[in-house]
Amino acid sequence: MTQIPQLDIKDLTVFTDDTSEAPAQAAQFLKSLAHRDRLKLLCSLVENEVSVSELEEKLGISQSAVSQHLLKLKTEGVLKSRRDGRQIFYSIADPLVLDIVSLLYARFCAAGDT
Amino acid sequence: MTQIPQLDIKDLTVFTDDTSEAPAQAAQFLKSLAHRDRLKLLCSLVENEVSVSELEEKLGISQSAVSQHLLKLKTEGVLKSRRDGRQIFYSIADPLVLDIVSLLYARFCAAGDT
DNA sequence: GACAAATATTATAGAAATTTAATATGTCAA
DNA sequence: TTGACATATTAAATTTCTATAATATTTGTC
Repeated sequence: MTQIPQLDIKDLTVFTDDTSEAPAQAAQFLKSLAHRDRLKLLCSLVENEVSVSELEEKLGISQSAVSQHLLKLKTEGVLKSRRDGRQIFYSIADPLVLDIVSLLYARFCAAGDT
Repeated sequence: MTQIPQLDIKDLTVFTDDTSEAPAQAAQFLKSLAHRDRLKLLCSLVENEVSVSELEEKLGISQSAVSQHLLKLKTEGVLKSRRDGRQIFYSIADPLVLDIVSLLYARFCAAGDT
């Protein structure tokens, strides 16, 4: 079981402090995840690395779109890539997204989808 | 300690299933959080309910902007509101956001902000 | 080297989100 | 009921995001 770190409420002042860049950084991180197809891509990568063409076929998204979504996630540090011959394999670089995807799954799939 | 539900990897096919609306719903939920000022608002509400004018002053955001951000979060079910006289107090309606904010805090505030 | 496969990049048009300003609504107090 | 306060709504301008198409780059094979 992954544990969500206990939140000391007082610490949240860091988030409302005017000078901190944390809220903007956190927002940018969330934005990189906040797209239907990017969430699908991430879920396809939970188990293991997958090549771009496989993702393309699996999700039915155009080559260009997949490539651009993957770039955005990689730029944000969420994904990493590895070349093998002509193919490029993407995988999850930041375990934090697994926690978030897990929470989203519990809310949007597990519960009301029976 | 809040627990993140254990993720059965196989279940994620729900997320990549073409017909499921879960990825779009989850993306919309994330989008409602993915804004610097909305994250600040949420953090201001972690402890207890706060009135609109207090939020306005605390975060230095215009009245209209605060109101519109709050509306978006309320529409998404993240916040709820209660009127008391002329004032309207907002509070967190969905505990899921606490988990997410907690994860974001651990990443973007606690770690590299020393 | 020429060609095909896999992926990335660029350009751009369209859609959505954000900001700001102005106006409207609801509530209280005199 | 009038005026002031608190919040919401609307509208318009701007910015950001997305989708699509076209082109470019890299790699392997012949």
